[in-house]
Amino acid sequence: MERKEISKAVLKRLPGYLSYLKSIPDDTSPYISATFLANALGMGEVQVRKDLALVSDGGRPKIGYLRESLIEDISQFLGYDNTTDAILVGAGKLGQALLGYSGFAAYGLNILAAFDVNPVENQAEGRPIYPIEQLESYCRTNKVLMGIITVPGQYAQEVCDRLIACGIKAVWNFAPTHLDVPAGILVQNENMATSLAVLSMHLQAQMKDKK
Amino acid sequence: MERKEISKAVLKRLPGYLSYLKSIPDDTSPYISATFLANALGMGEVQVRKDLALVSDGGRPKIGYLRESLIEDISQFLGYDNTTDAILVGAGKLGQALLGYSGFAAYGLNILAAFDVNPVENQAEGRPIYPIEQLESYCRTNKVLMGIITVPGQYAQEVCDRLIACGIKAVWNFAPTHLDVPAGILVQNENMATSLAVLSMHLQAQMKDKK
DNA sequence: TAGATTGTTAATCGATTAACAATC
DNA sequence: TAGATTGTTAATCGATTAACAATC
Repeated sequence: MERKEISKAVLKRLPGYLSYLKSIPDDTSPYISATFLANALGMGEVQVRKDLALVSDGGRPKIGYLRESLIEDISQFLGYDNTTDAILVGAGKLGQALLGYSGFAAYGLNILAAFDVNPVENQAEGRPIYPIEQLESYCRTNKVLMGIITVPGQYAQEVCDRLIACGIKAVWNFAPTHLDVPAGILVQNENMATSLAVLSMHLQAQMKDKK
Repeated sequence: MERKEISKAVLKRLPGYLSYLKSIPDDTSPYISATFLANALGMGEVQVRKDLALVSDGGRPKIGYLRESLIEDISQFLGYDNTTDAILVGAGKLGQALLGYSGFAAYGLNILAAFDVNPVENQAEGRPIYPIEQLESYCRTNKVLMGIITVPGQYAQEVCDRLIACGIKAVWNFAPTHLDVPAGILVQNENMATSLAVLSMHLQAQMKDKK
């Protein structure tokens, strides 16, 4: 399947399909239709069909997609097959939680090491926690392209600048701070504040309805 | 300022403005223009202006907004003024990280307690961790409206069902699982997989450019 | 063949951007 | 007054949805 241009909106839906497909028990039919997927996930069936068409050409009228192939196609499209090495800066609670999360491997993410001003007692979760001073040399030596920022907000920009200076091209930012970066560098904000805004807006609307 | 209808897209940008506004040192001008904000955050100035107009009417031509008032207006709009009580289910690493994060108070979120199958040794971060059996009675007694799910994927749906059964209206889901809920209940997925997809796509594109 | 499903082309919808008038 | 900035109205853009032809 040759690679088509894909919008961010579609890209963000793909992991959902993948996760659902993987959760289906093996003893059911090896085929699955876009219609079925759409109903299971509460989405529009045209949207699902169109999304799938972008990443796979295994769909057969009347039958649907072979589940295994579809999983493979989406995984490959998302780059889950070839792992990405990353380093993490800030080994506080959140940082350690991410370090310890074994599920990232399934997404092709491999956190090599963490860095912190306190190079903490032991190696957390089997991954080394180095003093922050070693950040630059480590990144350069290992040609790391992705950095995960889990430091308190006020240090995030500084850490980000250092990461970029040593060759990092993509930043996963858990600090509740806007990061300024040069063109060509991607910042993906894991924005708790954004989620909370959506949630509390919903609750506010609920309250009002009640009155 | 009377409340206008607001789209989700706008809603998601508001916390970014707020956070930036709060980060500005006090010794600078008490006024700030949409143009300035836009440049600082790397956004279109028309977009920022339009967003601000939805939540505040304090903008004055040539001068801009009084920063303090703008902060107040956005905070109020987002409901950060009146706190929302929530409970958390799943006191693993991630759950404890969230429990321990003091920053939520600024967003009007108050995590009352956590529940887990292992009602862990001590109270983590000053909040009690109760056995999961007490979930229902606690939620009903305290009229909790928001639940945070940080259990492993395979238990997420069951936990979600239980939460809804005891009156919860908004679910913040950190499990990498799609949750089926009845109409009227909001699920906000804190979707690491989604973020990772965007990140690795960026890196893949980078690699290709290099070749 | 008939029917379910795919994939594509056209129409609709919503959000962003551009243009401009109003105002201090 | 002139210029910066706001807020609004119109135009553009992109994504979703609907309609339909193709296919097994």
